[in-house]
Amino acid sequence: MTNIRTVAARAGVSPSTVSRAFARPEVVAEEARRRVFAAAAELGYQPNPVARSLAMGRTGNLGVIVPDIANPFFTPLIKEVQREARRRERSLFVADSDEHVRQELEVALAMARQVDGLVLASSRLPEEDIRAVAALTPVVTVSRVLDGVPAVATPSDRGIGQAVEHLLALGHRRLAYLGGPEESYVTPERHGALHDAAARGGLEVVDLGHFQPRYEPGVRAADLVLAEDVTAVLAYNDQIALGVVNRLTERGVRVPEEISVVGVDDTWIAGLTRPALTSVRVPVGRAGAVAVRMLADPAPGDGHAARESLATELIVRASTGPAPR
Amino acid sequence: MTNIRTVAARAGVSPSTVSRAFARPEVVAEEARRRVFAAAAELGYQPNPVARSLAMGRTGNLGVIVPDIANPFFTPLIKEVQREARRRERSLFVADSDEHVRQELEVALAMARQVDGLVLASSRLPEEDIRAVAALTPVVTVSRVLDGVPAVATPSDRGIGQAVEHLLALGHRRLAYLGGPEESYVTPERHGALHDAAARGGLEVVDLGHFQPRYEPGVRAADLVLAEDVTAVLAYNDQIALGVVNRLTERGVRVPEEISVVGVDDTWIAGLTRPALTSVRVPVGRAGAVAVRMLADPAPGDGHAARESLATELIVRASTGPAPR
DNA sequence: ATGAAAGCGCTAACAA
DNA sequence: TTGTTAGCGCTTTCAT
Repeated sequence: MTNIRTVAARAGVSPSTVSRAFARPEVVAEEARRRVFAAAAELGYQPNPVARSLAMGRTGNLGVIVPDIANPFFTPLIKEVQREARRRERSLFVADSDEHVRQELEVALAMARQVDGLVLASSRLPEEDIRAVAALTPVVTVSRVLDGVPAVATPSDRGIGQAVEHLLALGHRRLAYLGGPEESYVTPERHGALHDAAARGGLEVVDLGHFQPRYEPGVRAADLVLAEDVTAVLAYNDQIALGVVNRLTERGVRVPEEISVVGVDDTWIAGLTRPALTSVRVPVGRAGAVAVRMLADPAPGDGHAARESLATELIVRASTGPAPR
Repeated sequence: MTNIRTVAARAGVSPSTVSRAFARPEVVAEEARRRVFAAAAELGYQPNPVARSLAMGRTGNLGVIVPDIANPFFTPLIKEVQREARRRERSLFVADSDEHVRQELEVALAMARQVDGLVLASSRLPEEDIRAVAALTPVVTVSRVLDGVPAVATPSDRGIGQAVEHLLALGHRRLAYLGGPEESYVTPERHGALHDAAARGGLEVVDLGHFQPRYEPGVRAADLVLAEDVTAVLAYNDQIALGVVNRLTERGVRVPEEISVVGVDDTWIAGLTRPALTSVRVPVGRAGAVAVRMLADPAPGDGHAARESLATELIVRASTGPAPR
């Protein structure tokens, strides 16, 4: 093993000088620095990050945990978190909890002490567990708010309100709602936002139950929708909406001529399907960037945990149209 | 800070005993163990993984680096690597190189010493860089083979051969090929496989150049395809193929009645689009699982680097049909 | 079964 | 500017 002492010996300096040469080259004399780097190069030496972390009490890493790395909703978040981490010369570790609360805790605990901060996206953990993690390392939650933990919120009321408004303007009066998984933190939030907006505007909502945020449940949901007397559907997310659209089309029901479909998340799939999907955009990429900023440049603590909020908005595409008469 | 010494003091034992209580509870006496865990619980103590790593010379982590976490091609890989890692009680860190060689090296080097092994998927790094990383930590490459480094190969010849056979049987005689990015390791491999199979079967191939593996380049490619006198298209991957299909449809060209389209990768998108995409399946999930196995249970070194190879196969869906006459 | 002591590779006062 | 020294928190011989 080639450690700092071997390099020091070879360069004819002390270990501290080697350490300094790597950490703050400007404080070591030209000549010494040259010799250190020469020796390091010959030996193929790189400082050991684990030892460095132990000595400094910080790792230089940031972490982000998402429920499902395969869900396109989270990729902009990961990408932006990564970009912001890079800008600050931090490495980013991503972990996936597989939509599984138990695993999420394990993964979070395993990661917590190996990073200087953790972004928890759409966490399903019970409050106490989040706090336990937050006790080990600085945490910022995204799309989940709880007392005492810094958070970036992405409330759906605005975007969902716009969706309701949009459908009403198109003449729709009865809407089927495909809700999200019961365990998810956002499920009641979206449900509430919809019912508030619908009540205000006079749109009747038929709740069709809970669905996992994937394509196949959407396929299943489509038939339930057809059994109801509705002209529009709002799905918990784009994947479900896509399943609905495809199944409706298969059954010969035209979208949007006969039924309008609205998704939520505005993932990149929404723009690629035919008809392209009208969807509520959740600015999760920006949320990630903001979260890293909060982690890396913590605001002067005024006693309260930091809070940011980013609004959602409706993106209209081809899957919504005038209600049939 | 609550470290091993505080816990030891509190429990009235030595640090070694605390260490043992956590690492191999069976070797410490019932009574001592009880006291240690009690003390740990009261103090909220968890062994510090960084210190443990330094002392043991191993971290308990595994890493995987993919070119683009947002590319659905890689998500089965990540999921399977994760599953295998979990089974072995290792944490998994994922990193994304953003399709950028420079970043890939940085990310790999940053990760290398914080994990006990690294899976490098579809790496674009020059050989020397991969070897440099492999010198720091055990590495297994996926879909990239080089001397002296364990690898899981996913050669495309079989699947592409089946695609050519399929198209010939459907009466196609002239095929447009949309190649992958020039920097990618697989680009020439797929190109070669296609030309070999085409030459054997008597299919004429029109090379339309290099395309980034994303949707938009596929849209652009569609118009190039229409300018050629072909009845079928093979795209480097599903995303490109999807762009082609959508653009063709927009221009009023029916798929597959007028033009057949074949993708590669068989990502989950392939099954969701209309028409569903015929595609060459690359078993990248299994490849990931195998890679972890090679990392975690290394075969008795017989001098050669380990090698596995998983075959590709054509999945026929609705985007291919008989050639128009 | 337990403890003392040395050491993993590095950083950071402190002195020189 | 550089070296000496003392840790960072844990594991692991080696004694007892």
